[in-house]
Parts: sequence; structure tokens; C-alpha cells
Amino acid sequence: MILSKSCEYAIRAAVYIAYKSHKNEKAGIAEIADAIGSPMHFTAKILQDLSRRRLLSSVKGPHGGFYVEDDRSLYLLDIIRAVDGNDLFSACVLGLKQCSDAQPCPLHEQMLPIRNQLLIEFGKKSVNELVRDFEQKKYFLK
Amino acid sequence: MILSKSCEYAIRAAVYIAYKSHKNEKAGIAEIADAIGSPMHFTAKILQDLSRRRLLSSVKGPHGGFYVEDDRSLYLLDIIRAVDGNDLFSACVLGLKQCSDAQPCPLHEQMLPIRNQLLIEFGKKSVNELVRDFEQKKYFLK
DNA sequence: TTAATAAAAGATAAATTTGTCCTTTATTAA
DNA sequence: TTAATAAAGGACAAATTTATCTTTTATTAA
Repeated sequence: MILSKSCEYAIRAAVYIAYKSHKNEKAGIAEIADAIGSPMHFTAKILQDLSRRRLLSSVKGPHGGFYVEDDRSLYLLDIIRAVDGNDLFSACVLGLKQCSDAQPCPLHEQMLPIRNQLLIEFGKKSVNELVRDFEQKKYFLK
Repeated sequence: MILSKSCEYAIRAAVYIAYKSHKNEKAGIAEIADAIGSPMHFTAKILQDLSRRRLLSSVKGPHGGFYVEDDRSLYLLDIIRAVDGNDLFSACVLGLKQCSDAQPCPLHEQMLPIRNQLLIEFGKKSVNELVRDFEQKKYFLK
């Protein structure tokens, strides 16, 4: 799998949160988990982590919840890196420690353009863009 | 990570086994694990599975070990599918169950060419090709 | 100021992946 | 035919990922 389950939840939750923020509403964790079909407490942990990393914002208490400051500057790549790290874009596909541009594994060259493409697609895809698609009911989050 | 650890071991082991087969020798599991820097018994399980699936061959007893019938017809894609399944090439990147060509997720279109590229690269890369590189000491297996 | 609310945090557990060890079975060579 | 060898198979354990539940802390509205 390209992304971990945590990362999938993170992205889907971020889209839903941004969607709510668009309507000037915050999203509670129960609502989020329900909306994206994910385990609530597990999702909470992930979002709390994204909150700590300032990719999302949150407030406690009544009328509290998660929200995004600016979904235009929140890109999938940021979420992926925060949750799964950078391995998808840098770790050797064969698991060889020595593998590098200088001492490449036999798949290194072939993987480069693929990884770049992943970087490009995830890097240019903003949460805002996904929200617009979602608002037009182009897809579901679960 | 693109491939599981099991799958990484599988590919590296297959290359080493094919390399030995090239020299008309069989490879024992202790030797293989040593050559590719992997946990021996764990690697054994993986290879036994590949053996059952006829991607590799093996014989027990003295002068036994693993070998390949024809490394020219053994492609990385076969190994990857045997070990990790087809999810890398088909499962929705956001983990959405409903996602399909007919009802695509917002990343579906962008992922298609990337997945195709992966299919192409893994599909055209034979173990034999990696063995030739390995014999020319172009890279190491650990 | 208090009660209600909701995220944060902590502890625990289930599931999966990865890794280890021991016994059994098949094969070979002597 | 026997002893040695090496894969096959089974049971178990560690590590990681995924998931659940409870308590604590911060915030808000009344």
C-alpha cells in the first residue's frame, strides 16, 4: 500500500474538516469519524498529532472542534510527510541501505520519475481542491 | 513504503538464487539470508511460499536448496503480486471502498499513470536482468 | 462560578507484520 | 540401509500498526 491507514484517515479527515471550515463550522471528532467512516479514537490521535504539528487547528470545549486556518495552503504532501514520513519518496524500493543516487540499486533509475510524479501530484493537490470536489458531490469520504 | 519487508526480501533472495542457478548451483537458506542480509527463518517462509507458487524451485536434502528454472521468465511483478498481492496497483490511495474507474476518488486520475508506470517497470524487469547487473558488481543485495 | 462540552492524554488491547526456534519430511551420498 | 543434509511446517514471540476505553485538561455558555 502506498499510504498507511493512518495517513488515509488523516487526509480524508482533513478534507472533511476543511469542508466544515468552509461553512465556518468546526468539526468534532465523533462527527468526523462518522463522516469518513474511521475509528473515532484512533482518528482523534492522528488529528491531535496534526494539530500539534500546526497542520490543523483545534479548540476544546463547547463549540470547539477541529478546523483549518487556510485549506489553500494545506497540501496532501504535508499531511503524508507528517503521518508517514518521507520514506515513500526516498527509501530504497528494495530495502537496500546503501542505495543512493551515487550507488543506485538496479531499480533506482526507474523509480525516480515515479517518485517525482508522486511528489508532484501530492505536492500540488491542496485540501482546498478536494473540498471543492467534495462539495460538488463528486465523491464520498468513506 | 511501496513494498513490504517480506517482498523486499523475496526479490533480493530471488536475485541471489537466480545468480547461483546461473552458475548451476543451488542456494541454501543460510547462505541466502547471509548474502542478502535478512532474517534466515523468516526468509525461509517467504521462499517456501514462492516455491509452492512455482515461482521458485527447491529440493530437500544434501546438495539441495533453492533454484530457478528460468530467470528470464521470472519478473518482479510476479514476485510482488505473490507476496504483497495486487493492492499496490489497484487499491484506492485514500482507502475509499467505492473508488473505481466508474466512481473515482479525487486522486484516481492522477494515480492511474503512476500505477501504470509501476506495472510497466516491475512487469518488464526480469530477475535475469538484475542478476546480470549483480554479476557485473553494479550493486549489492544488502 | 458552575456545569457541560470537547480535545488531549494515557493506558490497554487487537490485529498484522516481522522474526525465531524446534520438529518433521524428503533427498542424497556413502 | 543409514546418516547427514536441507527444505517444509508448526508453534511461538517481538515489533509495529491499528483500534478502544478512560481520565484529564481547557473552554464556553449560562
